[in-house]
Amino acid sequence: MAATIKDVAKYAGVSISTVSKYINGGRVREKNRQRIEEAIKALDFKVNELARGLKTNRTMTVGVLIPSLENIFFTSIISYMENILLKNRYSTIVCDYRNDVELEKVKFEFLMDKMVDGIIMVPHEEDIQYINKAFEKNIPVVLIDRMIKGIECDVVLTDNLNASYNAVEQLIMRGHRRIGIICGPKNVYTTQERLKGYIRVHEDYSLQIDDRLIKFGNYDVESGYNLLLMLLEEVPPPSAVFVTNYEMTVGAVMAVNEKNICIPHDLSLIGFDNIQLAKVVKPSLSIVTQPIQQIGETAATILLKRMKGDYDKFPSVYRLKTQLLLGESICNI
Amino acid sequence: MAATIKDVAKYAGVSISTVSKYINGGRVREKNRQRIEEAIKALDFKVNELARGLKTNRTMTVGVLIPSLENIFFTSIISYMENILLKNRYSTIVCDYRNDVELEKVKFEFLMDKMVDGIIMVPHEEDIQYINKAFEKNIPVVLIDRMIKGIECDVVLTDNLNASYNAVEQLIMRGHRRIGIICGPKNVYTTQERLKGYIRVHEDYSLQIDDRLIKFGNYDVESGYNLLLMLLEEVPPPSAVFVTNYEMTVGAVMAVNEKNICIPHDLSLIGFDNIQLAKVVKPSLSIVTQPIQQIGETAATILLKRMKGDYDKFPSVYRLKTQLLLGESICNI
DNA sequence: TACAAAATTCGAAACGTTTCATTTTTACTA
DNA sequence: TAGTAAAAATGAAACGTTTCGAATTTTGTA
Repeated sequence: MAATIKDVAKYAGVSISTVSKYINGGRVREKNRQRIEEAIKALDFKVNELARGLKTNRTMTVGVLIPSLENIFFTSIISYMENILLKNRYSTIVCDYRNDVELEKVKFEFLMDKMVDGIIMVPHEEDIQYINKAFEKNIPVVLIDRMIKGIECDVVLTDNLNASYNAVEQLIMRGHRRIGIICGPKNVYTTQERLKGYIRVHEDYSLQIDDRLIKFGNYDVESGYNLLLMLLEEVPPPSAVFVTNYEMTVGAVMAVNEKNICIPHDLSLIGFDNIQLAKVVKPSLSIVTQPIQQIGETAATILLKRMKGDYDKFPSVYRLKTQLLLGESICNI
Repeated sequence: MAATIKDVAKYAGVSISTVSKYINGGRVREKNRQRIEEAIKALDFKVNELARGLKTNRTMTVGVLIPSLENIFFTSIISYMENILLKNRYSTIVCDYRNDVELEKVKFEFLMDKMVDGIIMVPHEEDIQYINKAFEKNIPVVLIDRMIKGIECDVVLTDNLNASYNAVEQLIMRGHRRIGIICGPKNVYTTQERLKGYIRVHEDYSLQIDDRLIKFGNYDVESGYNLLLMLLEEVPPPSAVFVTNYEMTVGAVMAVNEKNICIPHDLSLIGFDNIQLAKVVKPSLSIVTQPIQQIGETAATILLKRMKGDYDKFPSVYRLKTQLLLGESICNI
């Protein structure tokens, strides 16, 4: 049905190998180039990637593994990654593991079985030795968003610690002394880093930390809602709260609204990630934004480099800077 | 490096074709079955899908095309689809077209070039004749969420019209007469259907429709926010509002909270799609929920059937029922 | 013009499967 | 027990590429 390289060769009156060479960017006599190009056009020839892959041992496919497809932060990143990969003739197989550590391993192995040429993943489990299986087979892996200690691997993440530091510092500089923080799950890397920033800035300013103002949730709307209410019940309540991801920020805002708390008069609030939300909330929300596009593009680019066999500066860590967008949701005391 | 069927054959002491037959579920003498199984285990043999695909002309890959990876409704569906497909040894290539009609076509053709065995897509453009190219090549396509008239194609969607009808009817039965509706973009199928339901129920109850209470947005948070504010400024304002997707519901709730409007006393509200959100909002939100899991699983199942060559009852339309979850956000007048 | 060197082209083998026609083995019947 | 039909196993060809050494053509130089 579809034209093959053989058809093109016949049509152009050259050998198969010459056509192959042309397709792969090799040098070909001018006269032949024209005839081959003409033949390709006339026959609407497309390389059969399967046959090619069989010979070259490459599938031109990248595996992507994230905790949940329902987390907009990750899916946005994927969107940007895909952009870059597509331009380089790679397609992506996206999997999520529903925050399930077992499934994480299963899906990783599924991707390996699919013979992807590279993998980009957001790891959850601390012990992901199976990554080394990929390296053994010469399949590069790039980690996103979270770092795993003891693993030699390229990583792209944001400077969570300083993101948190700067946000809380902003509150401190405005006179706040009792600052609540709504964190993610204790065992997740980003949680730990964001909490470290909170702690470090307190230390740097010689402020006492009240453990009751540190709450751990699940990075979902419900957590944000519940934990903000809990914070308000502490005595004395915090004068400011820092929420450390998008979904929890939505929840927190809902809680604030419900309780009829006046922002920023009664409570200063700094949220996370979603600019659109920040603009819509009144008064406009101050937020920490992560460079989503840059994360996606950087990860894709480094993976492409590794897949080309370029292991220069391996492993490299890209710690991208966040931005603190100041809105009207924080006030001076 | 990796073991091939040849290695397995040698190890088991049978011919390649016997192994192949076994792998593909053919009958094999008991004695050989054992030896082959043993060999496969010992050598950790995995079928090379590329080689197989080259022979069988199948890639065991399904293409998925959605408007945006940042819309949680679509990504959730994908998550469930993938589940079913994975169990059937299919993997998925997910693409979005960023709500761009041009890109929609480009990505569709990209998927075709990748030689996917089937495509599941949420169409935007009205004129998608290029779908027929897929059918010509015997590649089944299943549409999701939106129907395109004039196209013979399996479709899985929700009964948008009656979803809307029932939601608004609920308001009417409670005495509301001025009911606002926040719709999506005018040219999108779901918008049209949901609006039809709104109109039909008004007709059935012989109620006048005030066009000023019908607002069109972009299915994003900002639209929901802005349009709700606009509705409140109509004179007289509506006593109830129906918001027709998740993101706009978030925006609407933000607006309501900002304006310090008391729900349901000052305004009754029915939202869309996200149960988690509905529970968090106080008073609890009434919402229309779509059967996300069922949509995903149905689409995957019908596609699997078509890919097997079973064109029974083609084209079939699955119009799934929504559910109206009543919360405390609506009151009687 | 002739020759060597450089640049291209060519043919054939290989990648790991499936498939089909053929051969071998097994099971059954007379 | 021999003969036959059915079942299973086999070997070889094919899928559409890439790749490599050999063959051919072109280019440059004396």
